[in-house]
Amino acid sequence: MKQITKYVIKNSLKRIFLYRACLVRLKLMGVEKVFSYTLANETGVTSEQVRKDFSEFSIKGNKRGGYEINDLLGKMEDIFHRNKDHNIVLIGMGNMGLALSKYSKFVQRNMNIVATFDIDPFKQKERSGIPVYSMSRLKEIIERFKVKVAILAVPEISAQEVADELMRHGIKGIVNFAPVLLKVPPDVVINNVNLCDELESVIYYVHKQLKIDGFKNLELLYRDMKY
Amino acid sequence: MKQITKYVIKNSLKRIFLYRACLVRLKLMGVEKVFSYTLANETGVTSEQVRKDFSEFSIKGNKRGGYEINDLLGKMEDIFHRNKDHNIVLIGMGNMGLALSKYSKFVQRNMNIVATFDIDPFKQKERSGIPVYSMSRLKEIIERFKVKVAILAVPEISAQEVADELMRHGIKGIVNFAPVLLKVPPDVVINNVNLCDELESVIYYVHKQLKIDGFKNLELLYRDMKY
DNA sequence: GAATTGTTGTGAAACAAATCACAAAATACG
DNA sequence: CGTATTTTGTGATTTGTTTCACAACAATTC
Repeated sequence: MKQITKYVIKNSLKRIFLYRACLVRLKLMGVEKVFSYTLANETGVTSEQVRKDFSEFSIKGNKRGGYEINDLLGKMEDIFHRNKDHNIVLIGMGNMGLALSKYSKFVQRNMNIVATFDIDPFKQKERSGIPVYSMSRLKEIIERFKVKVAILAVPEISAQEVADELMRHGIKGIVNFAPVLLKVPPDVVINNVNLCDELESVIYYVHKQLKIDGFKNLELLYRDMKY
Repeated sequence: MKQITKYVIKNSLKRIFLYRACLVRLKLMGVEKVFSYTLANETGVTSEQVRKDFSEFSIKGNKRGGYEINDLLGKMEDIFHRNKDHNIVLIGMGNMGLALSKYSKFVQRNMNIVATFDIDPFKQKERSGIPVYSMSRLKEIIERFKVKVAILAVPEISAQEVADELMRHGIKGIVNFAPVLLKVPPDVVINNVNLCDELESVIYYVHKQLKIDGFKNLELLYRDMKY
């Protein structure tokens, strides 16, 4: 049965990403150990929050000794299955798809776009080191590379149709850039990225901010902005 | 005072965006009135949630009569200040910047990228109908077009520096695509969009899902029945 | 090796968000 | 016109998340 799965990334997971980015930076700087308040300061959360988050993912430190950065990063690799490579397919080689196919940070994190697809024959040529295939080869490629996750960057009109096809071939997770709510069975994970909404919400908060700026209503200000 | 402002868009605001998208679609289909449960079904939330959200933004319906779509959309226009145009600048014309500069949906929602900027002289030519300037003209353009919001698509190494410059010229809100936490004073709104994290969190949940797939546990069954 | 210090880990408390339950209002219908 | 029906709007309740407070423990000092 298909339904709208409003899929929300847990805040604790988002924070774990923050901590990791911070740890990577600290490691590059030669630091070997951190305390919860170090991470807290660097990421703008409280130290209890850091420890609670770690506890949720069963990460333990040493009383008084804090956390070994290498140890922490290792645990996080496990949590995120980063020890192995992840093969991704990207559908839709429009502006956004093209940019995503060239985005080097995916590879740096072991997420490899193994192939991209587009219905437009003009776009079916290699443009960023990654082949661009016609949709007819989707099944073949997904099976060959055991792909479970796809990036969907097609026009909204065809998003549902393409998503259905992806799922027929075994895709279990989609990062969806089309501004539509995909209907999927409950075992499929959808993460919607809506660029307009991201921009518009900033505009919304800026206006709100400007409005209250005169009176310095700190309480309101701080409720809307979390650290 | 500068600090890390981890700025979180409220869920209720995100849902309002959902409702609006849905209303626009319904309107195109010729529908004139909706009930809270119509919107709820279409967006995968509960009808109480829809009404609570509306109540937060002081949107009122008619008992028994539901909501007039035109009326709702009008109210939302007000909430999001969509009656007037919003001028945006975009900094960084790499892959992502270029794609964003061509993203037509911004314009459809009255958000106009009036100019883009890059330090690279090779990129300083018009590539998508929008001029690409050198950074030296930032102040001039921001003032001329009364820009308050910027999109930051520069490499992470220069993100903070560019953000500082933007703020010096009066920018109050930033959609930041660089994977760094910007340090900003509390009156500046930052919305971080981290594409790697978005993809990686899907991978995380897909793995988790696959692990529990064998059991088909109650939680999932419950979700099946819910909608 | 006892006392002191600094940090983790986590129950308890406070706070925030979502759901429930139902009164109030608008409409329809006999 | 009065009764039944439908849907909103919201106080009460439940559920979820963050912060607080402090015991437990490891390292350090005397």
